[in-house]
Amino acid sequence: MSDKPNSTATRPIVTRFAPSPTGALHIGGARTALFNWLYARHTGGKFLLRIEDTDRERSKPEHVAAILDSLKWLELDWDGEPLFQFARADRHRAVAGELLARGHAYKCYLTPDDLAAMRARAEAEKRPYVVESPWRDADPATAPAGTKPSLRLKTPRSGETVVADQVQGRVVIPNKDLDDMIILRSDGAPTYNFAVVVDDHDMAVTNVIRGVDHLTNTARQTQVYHAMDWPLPAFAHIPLVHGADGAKLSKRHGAQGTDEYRAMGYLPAALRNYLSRLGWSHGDDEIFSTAQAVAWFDVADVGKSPARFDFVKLGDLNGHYIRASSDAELMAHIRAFLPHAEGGALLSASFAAAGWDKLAAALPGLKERAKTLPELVDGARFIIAQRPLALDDKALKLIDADAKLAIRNLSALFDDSPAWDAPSLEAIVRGYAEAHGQKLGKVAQPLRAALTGRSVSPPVFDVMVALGKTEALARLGDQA
RNA sequence: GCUCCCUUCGUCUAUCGGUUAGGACACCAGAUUUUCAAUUUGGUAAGACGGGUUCGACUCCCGUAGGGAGCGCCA
Repeated sequence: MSDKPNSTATRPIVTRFAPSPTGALHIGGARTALFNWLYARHTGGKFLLRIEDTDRERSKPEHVAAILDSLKWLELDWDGEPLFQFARADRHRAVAGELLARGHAYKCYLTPDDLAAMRARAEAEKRPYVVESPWRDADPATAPAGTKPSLRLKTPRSGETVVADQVQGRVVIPNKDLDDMIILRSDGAPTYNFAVVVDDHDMAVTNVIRGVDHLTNTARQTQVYHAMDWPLPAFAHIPLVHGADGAKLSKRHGAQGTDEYRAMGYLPAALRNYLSRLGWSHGDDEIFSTAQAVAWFDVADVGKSPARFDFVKLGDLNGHYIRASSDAELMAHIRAFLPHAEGGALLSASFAAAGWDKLAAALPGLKERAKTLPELVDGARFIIAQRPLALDDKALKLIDADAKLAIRNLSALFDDSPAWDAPSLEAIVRGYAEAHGQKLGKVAQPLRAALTGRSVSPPVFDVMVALGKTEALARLGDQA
């Protein structure tokens, strides 16, 4: 039995991402999509999308929309239109019929109840549950009337099935552990493992890159390829992403859905960079552009061991991307992010009322101090704060009698200043502090408290400029 | 239980038989500083364990331990 990826090497590369629309795009799925996308773009091939919606109970149109939306947000563009698996059921049935006609499949009259009993027995006897259907070699004439058969693939009972995997290496599965998989249910619906093969073949997929959880499926799917005498695509089973404790990523680890990462204020470029470094690396490179990732990426460089998701590192990376963004880009990110944030509508309205230009003016100081968009927005709260400002405890303590005097005196100097820019304002305060034999911090901190209501903020002079002369002097007046 | 896979600093990783085992995040200390950050300098920290093979193993082989995935008329 051949395990060679039959001639696929000479064909143009075609990868695909095939999510089932039963929920949001899982962050692990996003990484799988990213790897497929990177590999396709790296090789100049195509990246296709297939929606595996054959589970009619759980598949929902809104999930399809959410997944596509997340993919777009991540800027993973796919080629052509997404293919919907359920719509291809007739084609799947046709191939199943061909298999039956060629003797590679047979009608199995085992009922779900029969199978449940067989499984129970296997478990009781601590044997692996492998179905050995009596209908594999039975005379079709003896078929029971009235029961609808399922269709099973007739696969070798002995020998082994080999998966030549670009990540996992040569994985050998004994055929005795693989039973005759059902390709068509008794109601005529094709099963996943079968539909996938037909679709991948019809879509001319050359490289299947998916999570290791599909490794055993691949052995079964390989048997379908062999039965149909179709060329095998190259397989790459990438390790799964785990939570901080090493267990499968789940709710309690923070977030599973890509949409949640967006709501937490991560930038798509940062998330892409982070995700690409989970299981894959290019020497010591940590921060790199998507173009560089495309130039460097190769499935052969993906490791086999699972990686733990580290929010702290993602945050650090996100901070880098926030700082590296131009003010205009960042502004666009913030405005796109706000609708996805908690209380975002209210914040949007507040910033609009205060004037978006004030936020834009404060951005240079703000972006140095934020790891995520919500942190940045929080740092910008002083802009939308209403007079008189409610000072927090630390800010309150900064405004003592001496501070009030300084604020009064400085306000007069500020008012007289011909220019309202950071260097001029700083010069005034420095001059004042020097004249009174005080450290700059001693004078600047009360100003910060009066201006922002907090003891921590971007540089005070930048704050004053962002606020504008009228608002700044009014806030100072409130505390004097 | 059965099959398959994994195991380098706390975390992500480099190394592809010969290195003082490198980088990044985190952490600690210093510098800088109007706060907090950012920046910058330095530091702590790793080959799961036990056997082989070899002149020489993190690297190759075997075993043990730990971890993961899969075992549906789900996808």
